[in-house]
Amino acid sequence: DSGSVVPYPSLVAQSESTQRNTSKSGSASTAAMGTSSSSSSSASALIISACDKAGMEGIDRTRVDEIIMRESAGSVYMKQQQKRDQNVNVKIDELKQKLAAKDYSMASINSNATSWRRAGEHALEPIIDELVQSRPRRSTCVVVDMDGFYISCELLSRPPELGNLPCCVGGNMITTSNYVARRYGVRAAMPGWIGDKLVEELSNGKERLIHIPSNFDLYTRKAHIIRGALAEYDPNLRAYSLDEAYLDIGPYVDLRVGRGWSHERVVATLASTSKHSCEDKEHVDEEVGNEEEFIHCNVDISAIAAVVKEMREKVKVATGGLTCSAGLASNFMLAKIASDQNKPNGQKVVGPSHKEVLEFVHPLSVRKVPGIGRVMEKMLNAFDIHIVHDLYKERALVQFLFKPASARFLLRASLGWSNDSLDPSAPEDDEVGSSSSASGQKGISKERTFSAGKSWEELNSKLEDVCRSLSQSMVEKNIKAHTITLKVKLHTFDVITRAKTMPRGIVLQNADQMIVEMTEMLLNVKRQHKGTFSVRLLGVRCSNFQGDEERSQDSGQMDISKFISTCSPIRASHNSLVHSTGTTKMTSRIEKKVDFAQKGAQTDAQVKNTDISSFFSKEKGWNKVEEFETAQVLDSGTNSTHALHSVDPGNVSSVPASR
DNA sequence: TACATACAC
DNA sequence: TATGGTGTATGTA
Repeated sequence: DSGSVVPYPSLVAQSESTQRNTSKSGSASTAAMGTSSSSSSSASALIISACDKAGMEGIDRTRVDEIIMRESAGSVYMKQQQKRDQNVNVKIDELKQKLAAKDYSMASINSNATSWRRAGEHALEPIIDELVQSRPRRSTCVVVDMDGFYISCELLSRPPELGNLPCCVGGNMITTSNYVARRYGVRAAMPGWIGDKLVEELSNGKERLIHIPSNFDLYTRKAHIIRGALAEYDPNLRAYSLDEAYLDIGPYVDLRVGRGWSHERVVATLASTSKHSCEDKEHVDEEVGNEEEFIHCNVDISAIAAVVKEMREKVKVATGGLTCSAGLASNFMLAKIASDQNKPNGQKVVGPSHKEVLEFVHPLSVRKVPGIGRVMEKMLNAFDIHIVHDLYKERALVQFLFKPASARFLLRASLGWSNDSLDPSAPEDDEVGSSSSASGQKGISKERTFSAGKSWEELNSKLEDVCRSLSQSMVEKNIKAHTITLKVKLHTFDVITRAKTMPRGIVLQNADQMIVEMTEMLLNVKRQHKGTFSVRLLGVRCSNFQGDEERSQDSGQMDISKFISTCSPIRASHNSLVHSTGTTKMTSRIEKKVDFAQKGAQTDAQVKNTDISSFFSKEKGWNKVEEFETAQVLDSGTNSTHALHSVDPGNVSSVPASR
């Protein structure tokens, strides 16, 4: 922990400056201290969506922001956002204090306040080496992202002239806008009336935003068609959402380009091997034998790109004209980022070499990294970290400032290979007796927003509706849960949650049962909030599913298993690929698929080669690094690095093939 | 386990 | 007038 934080004069002053901003945020005065005006002026950046969405380059952001701010001014929602913003400011100040304390203490030891960073960088070297070395060597990861999916689906069946007008899906809340609307700043998650204002004012009254009601059946149908087309290239693709899919086309490319097979022949081969692979590993292993010689032909990257292009064309044809964009890279984080670069209807390739990867990611805003949102962006900015290169440059600082998981994630991001932060909720066909807990889903929930100020009876009625709806879904999916959570959003947008785990032997699925629990809980919440209990949303969530118990109880391997579980199966498969090519043992693509199919991925002991979590685990982690720094600074000893090195392998090699 | 946050689509 | 729903992960107590 940060230990005792010494309140230095300058820091106190800075804290106060933040407090002062509470009164009026938005365009409040810039932070008082010269250190690095962290908080205030970027307040709006957190409140307004600062991220440049595809199709919004070069628009008049100041006018857009101005209109949004004007329209939102004084709303309860905006007050809530400002509160959140202030909380982030406080966090930033705390981090700055922590840093100042560190610099101070290290300076007292060494007189050079920044030498600890160099020591930290040194300690990170082996970890970085390991990561860079185990990086996948081919760019066969593809992220396919439909262009303005919902709105494009809608426009498909309407007069083409509509496409030239600003359109969106959604009424009160916009879910997607077309590229014409985006040029007016109209985007997903924006309230409808603000979209209206933007179009009206920025077109000088010449245009109006057209709203089209959403039709999820349509999008779902189209999504299935899309997946069908894509699955020819990777039968094990991951559909992350209706409009996004993650593929590894390595196997396809090897056969199609490497061996010169016809598309049809490749598709047939891939399909036959993949389906069995889910259940019948041994069978697949046998087939692997046949494929032994074929591993990884050196396929030119432009040939891979051509395959992607062809694939996108097939999607377009299959859907009757929907376009998509794609990113092609050596891992899914890069592919995801790349998929956005040439939107709409474009693709981007990132080569696999370390150099190419860094040239691609380092100039990007940190916000482009999937997993870095508005809050993290703001915190990083406060420390003058704006682009990914800064993230790398300041890696020691980052390791010091953030908690292990975040630090680890950020380090990897700075090298262009972060966790993919995708947890595929495996939407596709649920196979035989999948009790759906087998799908890896962790929770299920329903929530409903309504106008605040309902009577107590009305509230309870709403709550019952939500319970029944949730119960129905759980019955359909054959889910039984142990824990139930009530979510209440007050008219102030403050959110309260209350959870209860049922006594042993009692499971939740039945609606009446849930209603009993939830109404009691709601009553308690109401009592705790005497007087002011105006509610705008009620939600119920069930988690802790029955049948998930026996799955994860390998106590000894907490660190590893945790890493693996946060590591998307997709990437797990890549790790194994890399590992196998890195050593002499050749693992075939088929086996890779097996990994891929094992959504739990618990067994993949090979992941160890890229696991850095153990370097940062409780005893051996950053604390160790800190020890090292201290030693380094004190007597410039060097053997601690050694210790850091040797910590891992023994611990890791005993990862059981659990299951 | 309980609660709050951040993040993604 | 007025800002969604579903799901996961992480941190802290």
